[in-house]
Amino acid sequence: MVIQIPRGTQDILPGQSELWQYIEMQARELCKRYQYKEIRTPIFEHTELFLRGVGDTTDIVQKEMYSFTDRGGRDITLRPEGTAAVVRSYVENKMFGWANQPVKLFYFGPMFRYERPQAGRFRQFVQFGVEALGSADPAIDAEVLALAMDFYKGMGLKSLKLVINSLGDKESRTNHREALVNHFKPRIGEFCEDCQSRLEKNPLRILDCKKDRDHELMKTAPSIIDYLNDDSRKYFEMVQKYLKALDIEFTVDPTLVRGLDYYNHTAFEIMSSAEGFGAITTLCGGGRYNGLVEEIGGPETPGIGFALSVERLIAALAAEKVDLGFDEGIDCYVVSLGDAAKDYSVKLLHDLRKAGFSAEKDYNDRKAKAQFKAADRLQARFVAILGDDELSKNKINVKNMKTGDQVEVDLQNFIEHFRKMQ
RNA sequence: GCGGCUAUGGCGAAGUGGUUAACGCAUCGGAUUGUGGCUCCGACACUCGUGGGUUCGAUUCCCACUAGUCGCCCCA
Repeated sequence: MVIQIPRGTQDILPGQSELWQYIEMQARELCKRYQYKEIRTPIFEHTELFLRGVGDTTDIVQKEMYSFTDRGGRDITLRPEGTAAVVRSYVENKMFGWANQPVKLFYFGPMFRYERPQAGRFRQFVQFGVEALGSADPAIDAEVLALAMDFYKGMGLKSLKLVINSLGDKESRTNHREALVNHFKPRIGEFCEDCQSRLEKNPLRILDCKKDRDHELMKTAPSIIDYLNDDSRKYFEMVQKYLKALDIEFTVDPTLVRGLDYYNHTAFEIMSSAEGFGAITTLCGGGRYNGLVEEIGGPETPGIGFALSVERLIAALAAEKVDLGFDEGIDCYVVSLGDAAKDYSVKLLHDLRKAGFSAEKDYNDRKAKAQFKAADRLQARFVAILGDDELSKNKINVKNMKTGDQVEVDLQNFIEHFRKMQ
């Protein structure tokens, strides 16, 4: 059997790569306006970084890491997400000492998770994410959210849903956690296995369970909102106030819990409600992670960010049938007829390209008819026809493919003539 | 990590336990010695994901593997 592409990965071929380029360009343009600067970190890191950064009870770390030992005996992992590495770099490069805080960064690149592929889920996928480190101002939370929503709207998506929640600060979380354990513990036997193991490890996650979502204790479970202390509540209110000021629609969902351990205060998800989007709903996820920088060995530094998947964006664009129209034709197709003309066409083609035109010719000795067909397929605006006839007269024919008009011009000044015809 | 479905030419897609594996699109050639989008004619799978088994004989039945796809968990 021929060698196949590794499971859960994909080739992006001409026809699709234009869309990817466009998306990346839009992301870069947007970040420029919001003043987020690109950071490029390695695709692999020491496994330890993700154990500490992402959290060793998370699914990502427990069953989804692409890890291996390198020749030097180091434990290496292909990055499953971007935040941990950005924070590592922030600490390692002492960005906390930079003059302008917060440091606002973005990244665009592949992430890896060892998962069973399905709709909107791959083993290698591309994330665009931003991180703002060094500010605990709720206005930054709003800015990050605004950037994400701006991005999607700029791509033409309409069926978007922004859901936010607050996980509170450490004190709020501890109190809430205690309340959750007390709430579920007496009747935890009625819940699924996963939930039973979550009770001790991460009771917050029980609220995320889809199997037990109809259990009466779910509906009566203590909400984090009720356990927010004054600071946390005030912070959350400010974030909402800013969002409203920016005309960004959102709903508060007290059950929204993000999968990574490092989140606190603001947590959010942007989902697509488009028809035919399948089981995937989440386009973008993010939140605040005050404390993560310390966890990685830096000074106490607040941070917030999001990550979104380009694959899912593309799926959403398809689900909403957004047509970005990338079919660009070429300026000129050079048709040559006869051996002498064929030789000359090589130089002619080069002259066109040097003059800045996109141009193509036939390389398979095809007949005139076939060459015109090729020109048509490439959506050539003009076809330059050079036969031995023309060559002997020092002329060349130029046909406008849209109107069908054809004119004969001097071969010597062809480029000049061609330029005037545009 | 678990479950369902699927796997035939470049693409889409029929089909049968047994001598030549439909068809459509695309491609190439011709009708039109040098002019596209229409029409007509012709060409184009020693082979049916890989490996093994059942059988006189398998692309067709069974098993494993690989991959895709959908779903669960979880997530982007």
